Amino acid sequence: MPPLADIALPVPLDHTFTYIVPPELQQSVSLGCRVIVPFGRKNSTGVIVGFPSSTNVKNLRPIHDVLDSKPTFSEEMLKLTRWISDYYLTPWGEVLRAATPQGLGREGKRVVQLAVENVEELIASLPKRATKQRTILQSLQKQKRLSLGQLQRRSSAKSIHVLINEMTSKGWITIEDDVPRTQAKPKVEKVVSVPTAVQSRLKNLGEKAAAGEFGLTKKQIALLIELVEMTELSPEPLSETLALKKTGSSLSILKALQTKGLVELSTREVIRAATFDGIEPPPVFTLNEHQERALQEIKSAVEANTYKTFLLHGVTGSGKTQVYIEAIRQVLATGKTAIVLVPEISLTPQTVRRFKAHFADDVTVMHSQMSIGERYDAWRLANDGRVKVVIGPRSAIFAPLKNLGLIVVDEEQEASYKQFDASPRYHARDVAIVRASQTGAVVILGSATPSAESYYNAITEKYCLLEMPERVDNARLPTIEIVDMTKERIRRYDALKQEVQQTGKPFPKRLPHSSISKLLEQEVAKRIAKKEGVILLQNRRGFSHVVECFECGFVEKCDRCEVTLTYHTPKKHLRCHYCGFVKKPPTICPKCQGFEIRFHAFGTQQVEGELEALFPDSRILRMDLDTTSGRGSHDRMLRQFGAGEADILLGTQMVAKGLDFPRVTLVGVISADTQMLLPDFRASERTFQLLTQVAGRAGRSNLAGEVIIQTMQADHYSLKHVLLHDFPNFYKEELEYRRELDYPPFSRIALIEFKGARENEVQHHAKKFAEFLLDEKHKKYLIVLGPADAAIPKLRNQFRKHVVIKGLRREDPSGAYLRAALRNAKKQYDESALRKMRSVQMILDVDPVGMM
DNA sequence: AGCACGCCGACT
DNA sequence: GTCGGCGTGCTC
Repeated sequence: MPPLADIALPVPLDHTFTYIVPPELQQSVSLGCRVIVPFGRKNSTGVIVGFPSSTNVKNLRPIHDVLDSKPTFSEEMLKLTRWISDYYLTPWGEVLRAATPQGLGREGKRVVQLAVENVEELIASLPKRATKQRTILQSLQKQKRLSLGQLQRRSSAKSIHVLINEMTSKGWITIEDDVPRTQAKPKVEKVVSVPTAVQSRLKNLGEKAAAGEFGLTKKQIALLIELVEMTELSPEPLSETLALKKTGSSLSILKALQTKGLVELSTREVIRAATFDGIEPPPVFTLNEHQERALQEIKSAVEANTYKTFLLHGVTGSGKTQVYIEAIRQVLATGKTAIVLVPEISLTPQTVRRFKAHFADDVTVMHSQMSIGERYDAWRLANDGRVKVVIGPRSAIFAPLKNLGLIVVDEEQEASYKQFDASPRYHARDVAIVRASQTGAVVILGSATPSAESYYNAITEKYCLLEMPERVDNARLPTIEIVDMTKERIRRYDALKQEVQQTGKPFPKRLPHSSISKLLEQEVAKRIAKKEGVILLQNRRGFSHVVECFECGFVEKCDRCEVTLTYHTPKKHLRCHYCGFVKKPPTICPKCQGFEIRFHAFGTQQVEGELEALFPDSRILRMDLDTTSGRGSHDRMLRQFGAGEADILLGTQMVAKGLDFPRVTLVGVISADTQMLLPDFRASERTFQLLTQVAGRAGRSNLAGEVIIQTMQADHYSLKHVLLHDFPNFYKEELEYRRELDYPPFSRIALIEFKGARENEVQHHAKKFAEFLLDEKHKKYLIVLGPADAAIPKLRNQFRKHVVIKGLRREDPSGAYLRAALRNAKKQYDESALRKMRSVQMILDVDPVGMM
């Protein structure tokens, strides 16, 4: 049997593919190398993941080519990606694709070329009706080589392949597989250097004598002298273009010096890393007692060379970053490397500058907004060991660092660590822990408001809990006030009534909507007068399908899931999107017997409008996805606000994260409810986290801070604990609720979504899948919910149904049964007639974060 | 997924 | 005959 290789390919199939290694490639193939293989009708790029000794597969095909001289994936990364593949039930090839920096090779394109000499004649001989064929030939006449995609666009044909194939069989055109070789390459720059011998000779002889000895013209000697001066100034090789620009000399003069052997021209690789201006030397900083203690614990774990996870729980402003930096310093000192994960939203130039200030060229950024070349460089620097610290969002967990000693996951509770919109649907925090445990590294999960899961792991001593309860600047915690908007409405109503009585104006039919309470209005006015900053949080993700009592703010919840019920328009009823529970919407509020039951939808722009009306002379800066889309605009707006060029910063969640402006003394939350009423079991936790974070923005200086939170749910437990800055008790209550309803961390959850254009089909698929899940022999450990409508039951003309499976931790601690059941159900589903019907799409999400 | 193949029906 | 649409099957 010829030598074989198992290749993982980026296709949604649950297995790898076996190929023959042809003799000429046997020297080149090794584990983790990317290869080009024929796959179906075209070529594809895959990764070698094994060398089987035998196979049952018939009709083996040979590997076409090997792309790497040394493997793209180390065995360590293969192991990690394999784990991700198993855990999240994602094909290995898709995981590897996600872990490959862009530009390291893509799928093959099929390129079409003309194969006949006399095209004109051929076109003329075509039947009149063969319009498509004619346009294809004409396009190819103009441009010799066209990819299938390009041809498709040009010919405006929907299905081009049949045509193309037919034309190929007639011998008119040829099709060629073309795997683009235009991969990212190292960028090089020409550099100039003056040999030291020449330098010293020049010094000894003096200018004129040297010119004589070397036989140089005036211009040539002038350039040479300048080059020597510049060389002495900096140890770096001189860039050719820069040197010529500075000296005002020309290339021909330089070449003349080169031919005389007085300068050496060579090339040097340049790194296309984004430059960060304004890097200041790190401030001298002494750690306080809590920081020092945390650091010592981490240091000894790093020295022990074994896996360990810390949960660093530090209140806002307690100096977590300082601890990260010192821990990294320690790791680098022992010759190891580190990854710093930060939420997408916090990966600002400021953040990077902070690390750059300490670690200079040892640190690089990996960011999806970087160009292909930049990303490739960052990846290669890490792979070659030329950088030791990689900082980046979710995907930076795949940084190819060797000898990893530490992974920091900052703001570990952040939802953006979970990829939810594309496969693989992995959670970078959890992958970080697995990577660390596989390689014996230390993990620091840092947060002011840890996730319930991590906190639970810490109090049950799976993680080591490190507490930093004090702010480094000794600033006081802000005072927090809650404004009950239901009372506010009554107050407004009374005021209106009085006004009507006094002025005799007609009473308005509906109460005018106002999202800013009297108290908030007054406090904002005070700050504007004193020229202090105000941050207002208006959570954009308002969820409008909630039915609410206008008077007391009551919202119906599912009896079984304790999740907000959502209003379903066509049937005019309330539904739970976890379990499918259905209920009629109340006509009279069960809590206060009020009559006015309303949909509530908070307009975003509306708040800005109201603010403008209330404070016509103030300068308002709105910061949301719309206003920060441009590169750098986020940074610019923050600088503006920091410099006092605006009075009010109004924004979505992004104003809650990591901003630090001493001039801010008031933080207002327009409505805490938008977050609280999301139909998700994590809604309370999110509310608590968001409010705690945003509260931390107030009073980070000697000025006292104040926080005003407006809500219709003033007695909700998450608010109660925010008010008292009471983290442990919030979690006590939250965990109690999770335990009762078997939510994580007391269970594991997987969400299976079905979507398609015909509702009955979608429902049928979901139902069958749910049955397959329960068919499993481990079903006594598992709970299957649904199918139920998704929270948004119809999106872009597609009906959406959810099936939820829960595996109880006490019965199934490793989640093995849950995954076995999922795997089994998926297999049955794939093998059934259902999968062949492609009108329904199935998406499987293990450990989902949002269940919308 | 991405692609091909086959069959049907519309249009000319 | 030409072409698009849709269902179905396969990829080492």
